Amino acid sequence: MGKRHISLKDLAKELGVSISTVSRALKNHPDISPDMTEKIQALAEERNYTPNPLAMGLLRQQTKMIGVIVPDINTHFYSSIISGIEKVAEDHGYFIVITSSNESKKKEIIAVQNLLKSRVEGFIVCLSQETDDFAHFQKLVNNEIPLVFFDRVCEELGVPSVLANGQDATKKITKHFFENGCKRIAYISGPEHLNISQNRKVGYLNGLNECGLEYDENLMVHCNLSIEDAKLATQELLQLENKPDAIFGVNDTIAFAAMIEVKKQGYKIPEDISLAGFTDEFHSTVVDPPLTSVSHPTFQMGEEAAKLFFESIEKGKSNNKRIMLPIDLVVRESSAKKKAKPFI
Amino acid sequence: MGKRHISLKDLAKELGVSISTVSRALKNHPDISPDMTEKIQALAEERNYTPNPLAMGLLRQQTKMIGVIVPDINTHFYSSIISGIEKVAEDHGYFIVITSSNESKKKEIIAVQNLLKSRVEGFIVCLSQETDDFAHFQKLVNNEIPLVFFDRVCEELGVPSVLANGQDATKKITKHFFENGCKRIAYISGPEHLNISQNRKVGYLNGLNECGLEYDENLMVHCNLSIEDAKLATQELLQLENKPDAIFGVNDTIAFAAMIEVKKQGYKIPEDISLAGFTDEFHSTVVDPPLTSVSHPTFQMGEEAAKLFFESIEKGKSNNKRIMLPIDLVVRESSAKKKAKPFI
DNA sequence: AAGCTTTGCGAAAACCTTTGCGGAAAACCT
DNA sequence: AGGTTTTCCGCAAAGGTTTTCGCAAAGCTT
Repeated sequence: MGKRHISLKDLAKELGVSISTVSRALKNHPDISPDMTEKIQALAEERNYTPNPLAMGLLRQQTKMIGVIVPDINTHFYSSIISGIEKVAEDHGYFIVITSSNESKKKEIIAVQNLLKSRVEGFIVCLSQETDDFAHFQKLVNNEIPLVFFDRVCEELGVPSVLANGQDATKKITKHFFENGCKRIAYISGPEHLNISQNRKVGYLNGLNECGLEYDENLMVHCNLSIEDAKLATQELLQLENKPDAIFGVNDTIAFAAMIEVKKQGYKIPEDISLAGFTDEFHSTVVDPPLTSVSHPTFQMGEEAAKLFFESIEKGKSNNKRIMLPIDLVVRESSAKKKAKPFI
Repeated sequence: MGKRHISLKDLAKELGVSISTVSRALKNHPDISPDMTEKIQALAEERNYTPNPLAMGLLRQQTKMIGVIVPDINTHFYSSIISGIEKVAEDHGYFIVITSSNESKKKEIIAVQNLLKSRVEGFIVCLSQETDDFAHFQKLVNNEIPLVFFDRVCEELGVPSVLANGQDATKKITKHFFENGCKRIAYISGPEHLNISQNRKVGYLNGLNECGLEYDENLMVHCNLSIEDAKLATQELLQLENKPDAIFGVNDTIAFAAMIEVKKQGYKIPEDISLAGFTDEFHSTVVDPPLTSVSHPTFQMGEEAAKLFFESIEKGKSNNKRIMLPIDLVVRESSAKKKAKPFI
């Protein structure tokens, strides 16, 4: 078992020519005679030569690697986005190195360091829910290392980013609930400092406003994005004196957790409480009742993020383009029309 | 904006010493005086020096990359396994490069080629459902390139592999159904040539046998692993003259598809038809009714696969160790006890 | 035929690191 | 003092590729 891959040198030795000749012949360089070129290419083909990417990388000072940091890798939301990134990256001959922050700021910082050590050429990141300062990303910006955010972004950094129009989505959900007879619409939100929480809150408030409903602070609860915490948040809502007649959750984990909890406490969906969430197609239809939800264009988000990445890697100077993707509200049974209730 | 990373040469120039001195000082080589060592290390620290992995790779002829090929990246099953692989890989200082075959044999072959071009040091693979010959993997074996299979394996190749005990699981499910009053137990299987289909079929037959039930070939249907095909397979079962009173599906997609279809046709679960599948924890509990299922130790499968990989990369000579992980049957409402029916 | 351009190829540097070897100076020995 | 060992560091090669430069031979011109 000798060496696994052959090099230009091997080919050169076998043909009794120099390495540079072989290199040029393989690129159809005009300096090399047609005869020689053909001979060399034939042998390269036969020996199954492929250039050594490490040597190329060393020469060009590029690793063709993109560091991708996500809060969690095991959910459809992120894995689908990763697929989108991966597709575009592959088209550009790049790899992605995926690291999960597990929603931990500390791990996120370490991830950045490690990926930097590995000489990734840049980053595509979705912030962890804990991340409330951005020194580790500021450093990247200062060193002009390409950085793109998606979904959860940091506006101040002036970095290109792609997000879904959560504000519009929450407004739509709120109005949809109202149009189906709900008056007390509750919202389970994520950590307050996250941009997605803030945007969606705005949409929620706008929606209430347009429906002529008053904002009741009891109806908006925050939770971290774990299933346990989401259940607690739901319980909190269900223990209110003046209970909600509709609940929507800021992501799929929360939506499902709320559904479990609501059913567990014996409320009927949607008769007693309407439900909606931000989820993916498949699982929305498989739960009972099928869940009204806004579906993120996840794959497309990944694609756009990767495209932004390559823009900023090519143009050198980073822009701070923001791409806002529309979100669709898909109405299913969990938010069907309520019968009018007698006014109290 | 100069260069982003500094090299030994930069440090050497700044201190007026040779590159080799710097290199050795950073490794506390005894040839270098304590004074010099300290001076160099201090500067390296200050300048934030980290060795260039490409140069190291070139020198050692290793890329520290593992090619991972999965049929699909967007399901919990695979993403969880990938997490497991990733963890072990990271502990060894390796990256994983993930490629999805999308259940296509053609794409799988291309993936192998591309990863090979990228000089991955070896492969961790779950076969696509279409893969019925193994020339592209045989080539790897011939060249002694480390290869590990998980879940869907090819026995003939004599390659280390890790799988879940699907045979035991299907037997348990079958017996569980029987003990809960089911007599006509149907099984929606995957493509026949896959090892997991074969193993699970054996378990199914053994289970029937131990329960004293006859095997009715109408009750075992095959489908490819898409949701559409799974629905068709379910319809097929439901159109039988002598209908099944229990169905289990070979993976989570099929199980959920069956559930949708059964409910759509108006059958009650579990009163009319009991249901079970191979699924993950979370989604089993969120559907209605909660689905009895066998849960794969996915994360652990990934870990074990990666461990096998490193064994075969270190030992040089590849073993053909097979690791069989136990699977747990978790009983939920979808297979609750049936009332005894009058004997026909 | 002498001087010119063109053609076709090789040498060497560059990218960065490790490491065996050699070599100069210092320290030791008798 | 002369010889030997030790201490400390530099040279150079290796790993694979691209690319600038240079050089020889062949073709051309007049």
